[in-house]
Amino acid sequence: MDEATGNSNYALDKLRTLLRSGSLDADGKLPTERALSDMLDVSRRAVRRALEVLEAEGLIWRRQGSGTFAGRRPDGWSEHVDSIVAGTDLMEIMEVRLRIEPQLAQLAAMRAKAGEVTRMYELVKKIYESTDADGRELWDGALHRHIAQCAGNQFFLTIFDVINRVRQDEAWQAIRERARSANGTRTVTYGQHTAIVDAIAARDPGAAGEAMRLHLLTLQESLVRITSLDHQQPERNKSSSEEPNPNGALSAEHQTRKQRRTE
Amino acid sequence: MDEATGNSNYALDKLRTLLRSGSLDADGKLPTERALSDMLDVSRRAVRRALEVLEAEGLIWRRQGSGTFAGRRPDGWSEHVDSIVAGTDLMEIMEVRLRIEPQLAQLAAMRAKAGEVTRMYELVKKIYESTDADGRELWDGALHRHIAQCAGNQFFLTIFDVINRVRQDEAWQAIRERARSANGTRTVTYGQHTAIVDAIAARDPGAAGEAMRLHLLTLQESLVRITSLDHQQPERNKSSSEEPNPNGALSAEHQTRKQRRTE
DNA sequence: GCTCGAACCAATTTCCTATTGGTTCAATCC
DNA sequence: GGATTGAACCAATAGGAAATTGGTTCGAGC
Repeated sequence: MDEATGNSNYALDKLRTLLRSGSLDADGKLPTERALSDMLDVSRRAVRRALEVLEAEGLIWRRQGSGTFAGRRPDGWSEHVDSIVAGTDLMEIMEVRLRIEPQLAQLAAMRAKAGEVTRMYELVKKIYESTDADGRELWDGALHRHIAQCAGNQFFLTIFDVINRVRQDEAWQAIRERARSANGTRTVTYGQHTAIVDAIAARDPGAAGEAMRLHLLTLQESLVRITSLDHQQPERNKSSSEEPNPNGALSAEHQTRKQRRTE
Repeated sequence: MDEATGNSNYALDKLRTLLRSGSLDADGKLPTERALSDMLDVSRRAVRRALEVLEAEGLIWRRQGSGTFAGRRPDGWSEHVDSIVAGTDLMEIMEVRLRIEPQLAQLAAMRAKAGEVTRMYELVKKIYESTDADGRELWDGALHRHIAQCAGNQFFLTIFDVINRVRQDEAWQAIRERARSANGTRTVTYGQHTAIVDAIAARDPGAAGEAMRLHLLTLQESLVRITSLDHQQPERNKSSSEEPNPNGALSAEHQTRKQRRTE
């Protein structure tokens, strides 16, 4: 048995180091199976078994006729997300979240199963226990999506995912970075998350929606504070990085859209 | 001047009749410019001018290297809409509309300009004056989208358009057909539309949202009646038009999804 | 029983060529 | 003189043959 899969394991090790080394083209394409078989001096069958493992782990994805690529298989939305992002600003996204996520929380309060509520509490705990801002944002995103999932409407979940994709677009990376580091009081966020899940657990749609709305309002406020020029930072994070647009607040009329990614 | 554009006008006429006749391939591809120039015995420049007019009118669209096509230029969403439709059912879509369009109506009540409100009343009139069910649905769609547009949030409008695309998918064609023919009392719909626009004109977000919600609830109810086997006559709906279900959803738990278009 | 190599299959890319809309420009025609 | 015309040329696309690449099958051999 050990003998049998020996070559595959050898190839697997080699491939793992190859993936970690990052010595790949920008598109993440790695050599062909035949080339790998030649390079590592193992049979193609062994290479394929190793690649199957890596694919199952989600480290690579393959397309017949094209090749094998590192990372996650891209889905069709990516392209459209770009065009959407180009025409929107952060405050528009926050406004949409403020009006949709409370609805999802309401539905979740009506339909979430016991096990799903348990999972929510676990996620809240994960957020609170995270030491780094990056991890907090990760678990926070997981909680919000889980609530959307518990709304029990596949189509609504798809809509949520579209919003989520736009929200997480790299164009906002910089602002989100600052928001994470400047997000002062963890306890406030923790309390709000708990309030949301408590309301869902209590099967109180109105309270769940309102709690979600409050949570997002707080988030929006902190975003406004960050993007405004004359803000007194809660804990003097970095030297004041320049933000050209102080108009972060949501206003009745809309400012001209920034042209982004216009190739 | 008349002499100058004479040939173009001649070509324009010929092309219009060609488009109306429907004697085109299934893909709606027109002959090449050179071929048209030959067929109609006018210069290619004249053909191009005529085509420019038709393109500006939205009757055709052109792509260099490919050809000239009748109808509207397709965008990238179509493909994704199919995959979304495959995983949803009508009631899911109605639930989403019930929770999003009221929000858009609220925003529109806060931000719609005077001219936009005027346009809304015009659209309501168009709906009421339409003699055929097909025209009514067309103008109804225009009104709903216009309200979404008046919400003044580009991103929210994009979300609405996604929902709209899925809603209008041909998969629901049959049901919508029956809904149109069975939609008995026009006056009820007319009153509801007027109520929505009145609330927007009065800058009353709460009332606008509630009016929109009521309107969609009525629509949902008629859909339920149509899709249920043992339905009664449409005339009787006046008596029961009062808030058929205080809860926006149909039921707390979800019916199993139908598998559609799973090739 | 398993692996290995080879051949074959199917999906995709690549390269080339023909087609087609877009543009320019001198000749031509009132 | 001004606009049109026809021709040539440019740029983007479609179509197709050939090469590439992941997916599969099968017999030889240890």
